[in-house]
Amino acid sequence: MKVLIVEDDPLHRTYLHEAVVAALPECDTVIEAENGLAGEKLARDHKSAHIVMDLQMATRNGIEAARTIWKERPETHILFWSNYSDEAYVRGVSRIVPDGAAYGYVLKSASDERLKLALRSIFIESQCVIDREVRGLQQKSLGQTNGFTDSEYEILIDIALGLTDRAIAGRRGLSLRSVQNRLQHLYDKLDVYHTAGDAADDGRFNLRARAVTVAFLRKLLNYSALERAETELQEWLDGK
Amino acid sequence: MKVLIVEDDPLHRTYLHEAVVAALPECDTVIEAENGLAGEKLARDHKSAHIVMDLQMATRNGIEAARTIWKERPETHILFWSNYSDEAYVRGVSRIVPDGAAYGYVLKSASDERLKLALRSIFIESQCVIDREVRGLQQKSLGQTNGFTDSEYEILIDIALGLTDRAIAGRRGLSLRSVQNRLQHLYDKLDVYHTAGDAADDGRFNLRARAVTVAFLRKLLNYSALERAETELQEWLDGK
DNA sequence: CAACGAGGTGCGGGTTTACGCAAGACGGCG
DNA sequence: CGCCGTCTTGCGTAAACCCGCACCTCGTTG
Repeated sequence: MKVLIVEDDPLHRTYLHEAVVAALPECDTVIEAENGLAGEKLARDHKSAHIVMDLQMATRNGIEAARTIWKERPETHILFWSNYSDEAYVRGVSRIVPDGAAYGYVLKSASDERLKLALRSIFIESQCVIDREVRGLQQKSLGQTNGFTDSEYEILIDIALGLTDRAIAGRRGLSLRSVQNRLQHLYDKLDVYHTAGDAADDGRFNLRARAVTVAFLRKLLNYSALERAETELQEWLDGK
Repeated sequence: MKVLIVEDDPLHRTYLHEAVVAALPECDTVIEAENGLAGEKLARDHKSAHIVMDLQMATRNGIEAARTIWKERPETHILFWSNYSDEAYVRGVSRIVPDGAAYGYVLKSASDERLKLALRSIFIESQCVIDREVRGLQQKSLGQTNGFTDSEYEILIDIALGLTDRAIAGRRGLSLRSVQNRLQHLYDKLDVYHTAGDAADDGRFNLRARAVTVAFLRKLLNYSALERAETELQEWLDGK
């Protein structure tokens, strides 16, 4: 068995290397990549079916790398190993995982034991292992309760990108009014009104901008999500 | 000599510990804190004058911790050790460093050698050591060329927080028109128009929101900066 | 099948933004 | 001192945004 490690930080990389060797005696080779792009290439060249992937990397983040890798070989086992459990990441990951793929999401703060267990479960037993903390988010976000609909999330991204209502309408194939409708739902759920109205009137917020900020502070959005959305937007713009 | 290490990640913490011991034979004790709050407390209790500080930590980030520490004892030597050189960080740091304080900013990607050199220069020689990459940013941002004025940066933060023009005017003691004036300058510098007007008219951007996004993508803003700005805003709101 | 709720439109109007134009205020400089 | 550049402010306007009210269209469900 060959295991590919894709990870920015050299310290974490060697730590992972050791953990993999210790947890998987059946693993004979470990290869390493220090960014997403190199990771994609190595995955292709080595046809490696077992990957440990960091999420935030400078040149090409883990989600994008995983997406192209899974596109080529959906049966690849991938363990995401991340510092954060931002809803933006969780959502990003669950959006790209192919049907029936074996994958995992473990936080870097997890114990050695937990990491090793996850490695074995995913790579050997082809099971899915999601860190409990992440799991909570996933249910809240993908279930409807207290979470955000896909359409709400979508429009959140659109205003975060700085599109006008009209542009959004064009992009998503909706009428102007529908866009504004969705915006209202979003404002509702993000509780933008509460923070706005408390202090008389002179402390008012610009709902649209405030919504984005609140989403950021709640980790619904993060840099990586913005970056991905931005490139998608550019592609759309180019395609007229 | 006592050295205090404030760092989230256990791997990096032990790495730092070893580096400190190796670089500073005159150091007899090394103490560690795993977040900003604990760091502040230890700095106070031990009166430690030599600190290595990570910038992004979950419970209390390095900039805030450093600010309170420097407020109590401005002669403290602090080496910031960070993964990123976001302009938001650089700006945040240079904003809080007291006159004549010895401090440094080294990237985690720097070599062992560089780290050790920085440790000696700052702690023993009381010199300032700024990573060259960071240095470039600093000059660009604090000098006027191609950089952002304080007032422009200020208003950027205000719209990023989601304030209305009127609220900003109240907060900063300006007239409505002046606020909008500054906004125009900001839009100019962020080059929001260029990206806006290229594709006919239906691809238009909401300038205000777009400016925030562009600033984020350019690392002028980041989560930490937003978070700090948000708590400042709340304080201001409470103080009516 | 009928009743119902969720989501998509159209209309209309009050507010906020973006910004050109132009009149002061202030500081530096020949 | 007078000229000039930068910053502030007021006025006015066109566009964008926020949103209540009302009407549709579906897929669900009793």
